[in-house]
Amino acid sequence: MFILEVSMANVKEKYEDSLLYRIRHSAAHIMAQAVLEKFPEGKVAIGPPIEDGFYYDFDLPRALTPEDLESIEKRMRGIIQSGVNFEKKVISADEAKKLFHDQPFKLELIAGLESGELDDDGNPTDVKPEISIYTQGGFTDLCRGPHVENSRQINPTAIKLMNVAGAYWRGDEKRPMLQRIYGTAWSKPDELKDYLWRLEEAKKRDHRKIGQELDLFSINEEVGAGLVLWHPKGARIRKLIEDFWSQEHINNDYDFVYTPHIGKAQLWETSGHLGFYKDNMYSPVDIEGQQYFLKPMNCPFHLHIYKNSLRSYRDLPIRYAEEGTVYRYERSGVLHGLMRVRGFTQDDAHHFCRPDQMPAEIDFVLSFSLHILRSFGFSEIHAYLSTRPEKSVGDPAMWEDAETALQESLDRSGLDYDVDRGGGAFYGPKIDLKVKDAIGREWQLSTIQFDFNEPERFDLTYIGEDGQPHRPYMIHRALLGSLERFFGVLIEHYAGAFPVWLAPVQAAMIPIADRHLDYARQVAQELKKAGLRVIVDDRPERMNAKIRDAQNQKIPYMLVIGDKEQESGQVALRLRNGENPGPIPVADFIARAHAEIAAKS
RNA sequence: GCCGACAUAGCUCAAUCGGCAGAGCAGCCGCCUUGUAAGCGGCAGGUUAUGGGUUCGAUUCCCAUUGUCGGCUCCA
Repeated sequence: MFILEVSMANVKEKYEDSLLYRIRHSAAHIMAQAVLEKFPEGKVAIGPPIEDGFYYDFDLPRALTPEDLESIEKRMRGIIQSGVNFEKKVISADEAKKLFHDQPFKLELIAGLESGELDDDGNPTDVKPEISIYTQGGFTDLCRGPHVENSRQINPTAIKLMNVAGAYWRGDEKRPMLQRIYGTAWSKPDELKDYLWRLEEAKKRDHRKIGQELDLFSINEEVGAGLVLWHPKGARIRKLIEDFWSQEHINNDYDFVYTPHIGKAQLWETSGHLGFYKDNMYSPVDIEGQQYFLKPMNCPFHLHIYKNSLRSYRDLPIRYAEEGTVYRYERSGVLHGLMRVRGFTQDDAHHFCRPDQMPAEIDFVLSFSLHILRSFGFSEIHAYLSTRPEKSVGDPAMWEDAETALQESLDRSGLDYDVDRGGGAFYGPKIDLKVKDAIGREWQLSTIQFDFNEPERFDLTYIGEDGQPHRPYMIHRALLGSLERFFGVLIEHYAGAFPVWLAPVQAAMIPIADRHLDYARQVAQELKKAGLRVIVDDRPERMNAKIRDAQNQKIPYMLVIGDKEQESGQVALRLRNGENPGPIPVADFIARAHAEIAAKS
């Protein structure tokens, strides 16, 4: 009943208008007060509410320790329980400057407010905002609000400081590094408990942990940071993904191409990568006095394949697909398991089409993309349309065409989408697709991008009905994004319990005693013939141990075999969710497995 | 790259104040022949990430490097 009430109350209310938002904002101020009591010489920056909590940035004389966080949190409880009021006051810029004369970050914010260009988060704004301060206890902060009226509205047992992290002032890496304390705050202790539980759940699904436990992949210091080793079980899943992917592309009139991992400097000059992407590219290798670069993208090669023949308008659309492995320089601090690596394989494709084919081509690639994502169990998909930025290349009329086509296609698709005006790349507008995983986190996978730049640079043409050369439209797309990252997302989505069609081992034969081994092997042969991936657990272990191990390996089907099964030609089926359907004939099991594989469930 | 934390057996983790580096699991050997989440016993396993330094003596203290983690910036 309680839950119903809250969800109904929150349906229409925006987060910014909610009590919880004010609680978190006020908790941030109370934290700042506690920190300044501890470090009177500390400088305060900004402290907004965020999803699930709040943070506040400080410039302090020394690095904070976990013990500091404990004492700050304790002091916060004290302040909250003392019941201080939050009082707002509107003041002039001069008064503000005087008040915050020893707080350089605040002075900078005041200057921004005064000039009317920036709001108190430092974001550009059109309205010249008023300058307001909030005071609680002995602490006064420059702040737009809103806050709770009294600290007693904050439940002292529903807040927790989480961690300290470095953060640049105003997010600018050229500016000072501050210490950011992250905290979380809720209306009730149960909600805090629930939040901490969700964090635990996310931790359990961490693809780095599961990757180790299920022996799927590793990243080795001696091999190099950000370079992935796919172990047999991970590789098997990748192969299954790739096989499905290939078949779907064949069914949808793609041509496969293969291209090299390096190309001459001139290629990357022509494509423009050495101009606008050099920071992400590795140093060149010298081959007989010529410079070659490791490829950060596949497109230039595909463009050359297109250019290798004269193309007729009758040939279009042309769709070239490649699982192309690219290498990009990523700064050491950003590497993260499979999600952010230095070498990865894109499920890449480039479409070349005539202007009149373009809307249909977008429709196709969008629905194809959805089909692929849904096949992997992602049903909640959100789209983002990014349009022409201020600095762009290409004829504005083409941009207009392309953006209209993208938007109309989105409308037809029935997808929810947001428009990011001016958020496109300089070379073309795009649609990105994000999927929601099993615990509600969003991951960007697909991207569908127009490119007005490269066809121009490589002078791509096709001969039209009029016998004249024309410039084709080019669309660059990746559906899964990168196989590495997609695999990471899959692992977290399924928490390692992959659907049967993707499970590296689909069935474990579990003979109870040695005398059942022959029958187990015989059934295993039968299952292999039926196309199933099966192992026989022939270790001299107890059945219970074998079940436990199969369960921990998240093998979908456990087939227990004892005297009864052997005599009746059956297998005793147990599922990884703990369900125990019991003995069934081998043929029935095969039929059941085939059905689940076909359904991709 | 930047801020902070961390790096001990294949894995997960101990080791007090600077004084002989330890456990569980996994592995190997043996016994048990088992009915739905770990049977029992034994053996083996280490240049304490790497390289320097301080010290009679360093897993422990200091410096550098590599890598990992949490963020920032960036991003498939």
